[in-house]
This record gives sequence, C-alpha cells and structure tokens, in this order.
Amino acid sequence: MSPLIEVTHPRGIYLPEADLWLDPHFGGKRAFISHAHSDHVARHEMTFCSEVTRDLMKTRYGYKSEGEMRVLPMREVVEWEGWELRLLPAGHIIGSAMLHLTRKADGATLLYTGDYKLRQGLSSERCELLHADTLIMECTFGLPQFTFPPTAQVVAQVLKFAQETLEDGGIPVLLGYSLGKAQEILCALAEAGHPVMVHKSIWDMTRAVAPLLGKLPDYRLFDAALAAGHVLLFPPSNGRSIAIKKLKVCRTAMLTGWALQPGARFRYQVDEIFPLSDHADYPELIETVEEVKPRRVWLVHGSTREFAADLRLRGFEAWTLEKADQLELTLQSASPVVRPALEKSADDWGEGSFAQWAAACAQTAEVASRLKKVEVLAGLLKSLPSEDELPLAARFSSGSTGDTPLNTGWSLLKRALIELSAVNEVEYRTISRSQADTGRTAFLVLQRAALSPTPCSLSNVAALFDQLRKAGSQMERVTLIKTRLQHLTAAAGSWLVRL
DNA sequence: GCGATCAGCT
DNA sequence: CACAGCTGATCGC
Repeated sequence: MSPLIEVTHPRGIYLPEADLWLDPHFGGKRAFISHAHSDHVARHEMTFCSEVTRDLMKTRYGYKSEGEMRVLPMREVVEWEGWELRLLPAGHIIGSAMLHLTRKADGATLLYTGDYKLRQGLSSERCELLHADTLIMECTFGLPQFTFPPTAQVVAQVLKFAQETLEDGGIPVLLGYSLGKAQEILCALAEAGHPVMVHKSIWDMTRAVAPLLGKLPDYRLFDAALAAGHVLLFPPSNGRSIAIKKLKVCRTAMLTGWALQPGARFRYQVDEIFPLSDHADYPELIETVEEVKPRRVWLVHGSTREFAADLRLRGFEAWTLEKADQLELTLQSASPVVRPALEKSADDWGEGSFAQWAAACAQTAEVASRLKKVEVLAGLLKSLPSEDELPLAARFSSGSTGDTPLNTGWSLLKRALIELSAVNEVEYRTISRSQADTGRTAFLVLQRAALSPTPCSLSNVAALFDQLRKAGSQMERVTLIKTRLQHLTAAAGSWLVRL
C-alpha cells in the first residue's frame, strides 16, 4: 500500500508535498478555493477553482487578475506537477467543488470535500463522490441530532409559512445567505406564484448566477413602499434591520441547519425557523465516509472531535485536523477524543500542580477559540502554588521538557506502560493502532493499570526529567517512568506521556 | 491613503 | 458552539 498523502494544519489545511493550501482564509502562494463564500476566499499567487467560483469571486469580491486563476473543469483529470487534479461537484452552492488528487508516483489519492451536501439542491449540481485513500471532510453537522427532514418537506413548510402570512395580510420575510440559500428558496418559490422582493446583496448574487439556474419567479429589488403582497428574501444579518422593522406587519423565518438545535428560534429572534441547509447532515456525513472508503479521515469545521470518535467506532481512522495544534502546544498529536464521561470529573486528574497543568492542557485541546485557550492557560499560571513553577508550566505547555533531549523514545514508554498495566504486547498494539495517538493510547492503557495517585507538582516532573537524563541504563529509565506513572491518574499520566 | 488582514460580534 | 459576513482597528506599502 502506498503511503498516504501528508496533510497538515499550520494555519489552514495544507498539503506539503503539493505545496497547496485548501480554502485558507489568508492569501498565500497557491491554493484551492472550493466555493465563493467569503470565509473560503482569499487572494493567492495562484488559485485553483471552478469556473463559476472564479466568476463569482470576480463579481462579488472584485477580484481581477492579481493572481493566476487556474480554472479546472468539473470531472476532468488535469495533470499538474506530478499530480492528477479533478474537481467534483460538491452540491453546497452553485460552483462549489471538491478536489480529488492523485499522486502519480504511486497512485495515492486524496479527496477534499470543502463544504458540501449529498442532497440534491434546486440551485446547485448534485454532489459526486469518488474513492480516496485520504478524506478531508467538513463535519459542521457531525452530531446525530442534526438529521434533516426531507428537503421537499421543509420547502413545503416554508411555502406554507409564506402563503399563510400573505393571506393574513402580512409580509413574509425569509432569511438566508445571499449566495446559496437565497437562490435555493427562489427556485422553490418559482412554482408558488408569489411575487418576490430581494435585498440588494441577494439581487446581485442572483443576477450573477441566474443564467445557470432553472426557472426563477419574478423577483425585484426590495422597495419598502411596494413590499406589501411580496415574499421578501433577506440575508440573516438584516433580519432585524431598520428596513425590516419599518414593515410593521412582517413575519420573519430563518432558514438554517441550526434550526434543529433547541432554542434556535429564540436565539435568532424570528417567528419561525426551518431546517434548510446547504451542508451535509449527520447521516450524509456517515454515508460519505462509507462511500469514499478512505484509509484515513481528517475532519474540519463543527463537531470534529465527536464525529472523529464516532467514525473510529465505525472502524475508520479519523482525526480532527484543526483544533489540536493551535497555540503551538507541540503536543501535536491528532487531538485525543475524550468521551465527556471520562474527562469531566475533577478526580480524574489527581492533585498537585502537574495535575492542574494536565487538566489545563486537556481543556485547551477541547476548546476551539484561541482566546479561551489563553484564558485557560492564564488561569492555570495564576493558580500555581509557587512562583518557581511558572517557568516550568510555560515550558511544558510549549511541549519542551528542557534544554537537552530526554532520549526517552516511544519504545521505552511502551515498555513502561506494558509493565505497569495488565496489558500484553498484542493488546497494546491493538489499542495503539486504533488510536494512533500516543497520549490517548497511554490513557487507555493506564486505565487498566492499578494506579495509586499521589499529589505531584510540576517540579516533581522536572526532577523526573533530570533523573531521566542522568540515568545510565534503559532499565533505569523504564523504572523511573513506571514509578512516576504509577502515582499519577490515567488522565494526568497521558499528558506526561505526551510531553 | 489605500488595501489587506484581523478581532469581535452577531 | 456558529452555515457567513459585517464593522472597525491595525498593519504595511
């Protein structure tokens, strides 16, 4: 089997071998842009994208010819620097594409989904999948609770809402993104026969793609004076805008996948909310993985941790790509997926400043926001019992154990873990293969060992590292590690192993 | 002074 | 939390 194509996430998704970024939100050397939503668009020296996406970038963001635009045709193989590139329709919005790569040297393949959905939309092409060894996929709605009803049913609800509001003499206002959802609902309104008025941004976007869409209803630019009797389409940010508030008799409805979340209607402060989304729901995400049959899955966006754990239970190697390595923690393992039940209780960590540090590490790995990470680390540094430990906490948090290397490799840790627990070599390998993350493996193995946790400080750990450096034999080092792990909890121990 | 990027907020 | 996008601050030419 050929080695998998390498994927990293320094500040965005990156394929080092091809020197290619995937949907980075900053400008760079060369990148693939999957679709024309603003959080995926940036200026690059060279850009791969579909023809429609290029046109939309020009009309929407005024991109001229600053960088080289390489338009790839859908489905056709294009050779490029030892790679075969192929775009596939992603079904997210019009022009959205997945990127399929083949490394010509050995045939290794990769599929990057970008944003996508499998359901057939009214305003975008049907998604097409292809087998790949490595799958990089979004999992915005990667929880079972996000199972959307059939689109036809949701559309019928939306039309009913519009119809009834009009019959009551009100003005229905549908809120959805100006590129994607707006055209979707426009197409759906084509048969209903209601006159439609749209916000300027939706007007611009729709006019740009109208030739590519099917039958559209009559739609005109929003004019408050003439709005009565029309169905209004506005972007979500305008839901409570002055223009809308002036229409005293309006009723608003939000179109979003988040509608399935409890309290969504209240949060968006709308009269109705409907689960219409341009993203794959949970069953579609599972179906995608089963169809692509990848050897490894990398997850981005949304509930990546939960969905990775889910996929592993289904027998796929799956990891979150974007959240583990923020803050340069250098504990750069694909993040461990800790089941909530295993990590929440305080006594999982034990006592002493090392336990505090480990708990903070786990917490920073858990939260996505950098600010929150900083908050967690700041809280840790403040709560340290002694000032001497501050530099230690900082050093450990950056993944460093000291000025000189420990010469403590993975085989040594493995021996210590096996000797300490009741796990034999074969079982160990099984656990290790299913996890592919040293810290997580350690945690699972340690859970099966008889541990007797005692308080442990950061200084204690620093002393251990010193002893390890001085230790003469491998045996001696194994014993030192064993003894230390014996007196930590499994959770804290797993973070010692990561260090 | 402009464009690009970023933090922060919905 | 955030499907995406705005605003205002800051950076750098």
